[in-house]
Amino acid sequence: MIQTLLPSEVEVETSIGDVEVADFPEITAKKQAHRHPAHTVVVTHFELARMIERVNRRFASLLRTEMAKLGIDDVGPAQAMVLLAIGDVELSVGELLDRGHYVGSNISYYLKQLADGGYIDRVASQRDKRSARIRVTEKGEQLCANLRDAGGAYNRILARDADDLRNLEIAFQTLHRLELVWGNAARYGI
Amino acid sequence: MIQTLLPSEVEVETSIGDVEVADFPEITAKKQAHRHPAHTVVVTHFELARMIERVNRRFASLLRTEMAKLGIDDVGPAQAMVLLAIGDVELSVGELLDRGHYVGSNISYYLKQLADGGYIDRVASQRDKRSARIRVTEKGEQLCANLRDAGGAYNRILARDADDLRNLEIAFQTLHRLELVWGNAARYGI
DNA sequence: CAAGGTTACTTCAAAATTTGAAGTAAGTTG
DNA sequence: CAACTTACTTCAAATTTTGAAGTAACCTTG
Repeated sequence: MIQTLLPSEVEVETSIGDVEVADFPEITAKKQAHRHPAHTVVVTHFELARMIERVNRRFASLLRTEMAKLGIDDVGPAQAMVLLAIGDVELSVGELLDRGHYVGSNISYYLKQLADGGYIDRVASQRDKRSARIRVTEKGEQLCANLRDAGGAYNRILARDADDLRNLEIAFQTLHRLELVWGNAARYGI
Repeated sequence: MIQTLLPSEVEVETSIGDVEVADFPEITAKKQAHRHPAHTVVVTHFELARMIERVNRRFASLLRTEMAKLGIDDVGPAQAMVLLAIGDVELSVGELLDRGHYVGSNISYYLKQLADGGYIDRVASQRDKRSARIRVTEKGEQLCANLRDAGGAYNRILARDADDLRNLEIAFQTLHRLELVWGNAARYGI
């Protein structure tokens, strides 16, 4: 729609514009996946990137709202994402960097705020005293649990049947591929 | 992997971790889509969100690099995304807001910088003098074209065969669904 | 047609996030 | 042990995002 025609593009079915969330038949895309859709528009690299940016924005504001509901105001949504990334295992800052492709100084900054808020504990590793071991505290686990509870409703809406599950799975894997392609390109040059 | 077991989650095949970009058989997922994968882990709402966040970060840094290569330093990657969102049609600020789910003041800020850099023109609409009509200038179109050229390489890597195309299509549509679900939840409350 | 409301945007200041350069301290290696 | 690397932290600056408060044009309704 936006881009002009170029080689190596991705075709995507149109008319998924103003559909209600309650029902979304086009997305389910039962048998259509194996033939070319009738009306196709072109989605490039950038269309995907823009979509991802938009969805990310949406999610961030959703998370902000959830956290406001929970009365959390000492850390922001970005810090909550880091907390969720840590999960229930003890790990080092380096491992955390890999998990989110954060920049080091960025994580340091977030961890400081999470530690100040009492959401995580930092313990210097016995083995390697440079390496800080990070663990979610009781309070942090409580926040995660509350957020997961709130998220359950979305999981139920998003994953209603086997088709939904398959599509979410494919979306997840495809995003992972994008992550690798874009990441490698950044490191080694296309 | 991170979250504890909860109802209404999404199953996703594991072991797509350290695969080369050059070949990515798991992603192609030819016939597996219709049966349950052998090894499954759980992906929640938040796993997806974290993936999206990571991929978005990756893309932003890629775009930053591309722009540095092109010698663009008067606008940042966020402004470039807005430029790409405008595309080759003339539209109003309001329409642009819809395209990217931006916040009004945010777009205003970006448009100001894009206008200062000579990438867009703003003309007050004849019909409604409140409404500013936005159009990409020659210079702006040049930047878009350069970015699209650079993006062509990624399109070729990402969309190699019919399976890739189908998966990218499904990913795009699924992201769109996420966008709607999360967006509606934000507006009307789950 | 004028008062009051709405729409379409802009401006501004403050906050949040992200970057990048420089630092520190602990390991590692020759 | 000196030099290098690793693992992280700190700090200042840039960028991005928010939210409140404008402004001007449009649209009612009396």
